[in-house]
Amino acid sequence: MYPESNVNDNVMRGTDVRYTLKQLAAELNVSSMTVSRALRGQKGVGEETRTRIREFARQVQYSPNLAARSLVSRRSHALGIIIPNLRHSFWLDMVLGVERVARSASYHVILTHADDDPALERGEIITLVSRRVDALLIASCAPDHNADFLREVESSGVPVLLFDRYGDAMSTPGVYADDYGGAQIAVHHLASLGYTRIAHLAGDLQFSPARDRLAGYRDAVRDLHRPEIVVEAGFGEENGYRGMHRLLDDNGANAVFVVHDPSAIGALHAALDRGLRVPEDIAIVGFANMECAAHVAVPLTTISQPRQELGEALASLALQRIRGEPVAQTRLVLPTHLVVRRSCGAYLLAAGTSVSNHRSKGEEP
Amino acid sequence: MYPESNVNDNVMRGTDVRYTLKQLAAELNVSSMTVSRALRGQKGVGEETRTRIREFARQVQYSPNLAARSLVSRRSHALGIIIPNLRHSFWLDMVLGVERVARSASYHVILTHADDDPALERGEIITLVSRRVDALLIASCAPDHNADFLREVESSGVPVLLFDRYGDAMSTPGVYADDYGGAQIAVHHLASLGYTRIAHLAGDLQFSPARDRLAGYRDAVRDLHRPEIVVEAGFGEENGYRGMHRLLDDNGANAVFVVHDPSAIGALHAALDRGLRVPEDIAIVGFANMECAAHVAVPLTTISQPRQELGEALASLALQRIRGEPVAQTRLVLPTHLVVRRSCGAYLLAAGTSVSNHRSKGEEP
DNA sequence: ATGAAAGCGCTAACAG
DNA sequence: CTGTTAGCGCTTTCAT
Repeated sequence: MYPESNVNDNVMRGTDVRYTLKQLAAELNVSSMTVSRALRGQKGVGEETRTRIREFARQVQYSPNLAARSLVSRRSHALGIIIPNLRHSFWLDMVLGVERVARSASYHVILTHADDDPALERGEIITLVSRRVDALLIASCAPDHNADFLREVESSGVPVLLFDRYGDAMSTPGVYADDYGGAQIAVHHLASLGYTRIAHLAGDLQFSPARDRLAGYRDAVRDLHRPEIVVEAGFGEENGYRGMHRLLDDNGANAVFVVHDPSAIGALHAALDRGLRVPEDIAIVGFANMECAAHVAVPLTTISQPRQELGEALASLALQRIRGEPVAQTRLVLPTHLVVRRSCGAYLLAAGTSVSNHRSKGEEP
Repeated sequence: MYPESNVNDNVMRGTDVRYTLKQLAAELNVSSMTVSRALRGQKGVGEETRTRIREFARQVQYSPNLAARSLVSRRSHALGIIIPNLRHSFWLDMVLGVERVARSASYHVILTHADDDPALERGEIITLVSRRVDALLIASCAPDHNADFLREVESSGVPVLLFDRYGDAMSTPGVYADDYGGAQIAVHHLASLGYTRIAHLAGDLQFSPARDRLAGYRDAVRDLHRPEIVVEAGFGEENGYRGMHRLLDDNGANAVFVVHDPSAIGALHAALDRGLRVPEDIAIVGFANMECAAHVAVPLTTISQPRQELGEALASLALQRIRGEPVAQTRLVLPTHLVVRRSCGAYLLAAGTSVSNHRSKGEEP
């Protein structure tokens, strides 16, 4: 044995292309702890050593193995979020909000969706739990179906946050738009425009937003001493189309508050197909302020939810719970507001208002 | 020391709520290897033992720690995908295709997006590499900006797959829609309808699809001996609106092939705002078959890409490369097709065709 | 069919 | 300021 022989021979890089902390340490003649500390910006490393280490790490493109890191630190520094599907920008805008807050706390967001399938959703929950996300944010596509399961997740130590919709038996903390209040705004707006027979095309009542919007509608028309005219149409363009036909068959409604923009678009087409003019013969107000609502044959007046803010509030709540901070209110409800376009007839009253634009002033940029 | 003392005392469950393999094994009086094998469906475990283990694991809600697993197995069993943004359903439909194939191979998909910001994109690449995804699928929001970086990723051992758009210097394998062919289809369709002066509103030429669509347009009008009329408009509704105005200021075009549906919608509004009738005065064909294209004032004829199939092909390619299988062609190009609605004027020729529907027959369900 | 040993890459906790 | 030790939860490899 030669006195000069390098004791680090055994940590020389093998065939693998990627450096490990240990290998970095060996080549830099420091311990892996020093490298670890230097790279994570922890104190306890000399300025000179730190720059030396960082420089070298950059050169060799060191990339820490997050699996190893979270295995030992018992934190994944990741928020898992499950949305019902990828079809509505509402969810994706919320995700943007979540990401913004997460990023500012150096958290990652793992985005998954259930493709509107409760079984797939369960699978995604399981996956995220296996990935050991530090919190699970979910708008369930079947709020009651996986409720027990979510409770078990919560009681296994992962904070679970609901959003947009809540289950019956669920008292989990969560963040929601003010569906009830939004419905009231819609009805009062129509009433203020002079409509007397204001109907409601309701959504699938298994979802809390549909229930809350219905409740808001009911309370509003009661307060206004107007008749209550409700047709359970369901979500989606087709259901809205059919529901509107049923409504127009039976009742003398001259205005409709529809539970959701896609249904409202279906309703609009049903009215137009019957030769009715919108809003002259029947006014329509939707809910959600979806992008297409502005582009439709008669641009849709609708209720807008603060999507990004919802996401931000959701992430903040999650972060609080992760940190073990006490959360003030467990159910956060954010206000909704009216976006006036043409389908409600407001422009008919606004004398001198140009109606040549395909967009109203009420719309956000 | 009592002879009966349990040597497994030290593996009793602590304050942590979650079982580990070792704890399961202790309570079942088997080794953790047997549990591991039983749970993963590996052979080498008695039928009886296996059911016993599985049953117990289910009862206590055992959830394997994927971080630990991938740390030792050196496979994350995850595909990382980066899309430019969450704003266009095109990307999300592709993701659906990717997920379908991934799922059938028990792979997870980690979905991230760059929010159209090259710097954020770089961050996402780094994160996914740190997560040790088994392959990285990316449609870069700045194909040239991060090209070098991606090459380094590739050479560090992670298969990188491009899609939708390719960089200049990049010869990375990838999957693309036939932009060139789609443009030709659009032009030939307009020509077959009798339009003689067919213009093109081009997109931002830093993106390969914009370049390829322009090339397809050029070759088509040349072959047809028609004049080449090109305005570089750019992507997005605003750019389409402005570009169309510029086009209409100068040239006597009676038909326009627009690089992308949003631009086409802007163009449509520009034409309408000038008091032109679409398609009677000027015909429009878009590209992408976006949802709103069907809902717009004059439903848009457009070129449709096979989104899910693109995603499926992409994932298959990725899986092949992960398995080390030789990939036949490194650049896969999938065909596009025409969706006829009203903006091209085809319905004007089709005698007897009802035009009362807001949707054409050409549209998918 | 089952188990023991070793270690993946990293960091917490404690030395010095 | 730096290093040593131990071990996160799992699977690979080799024994039995």
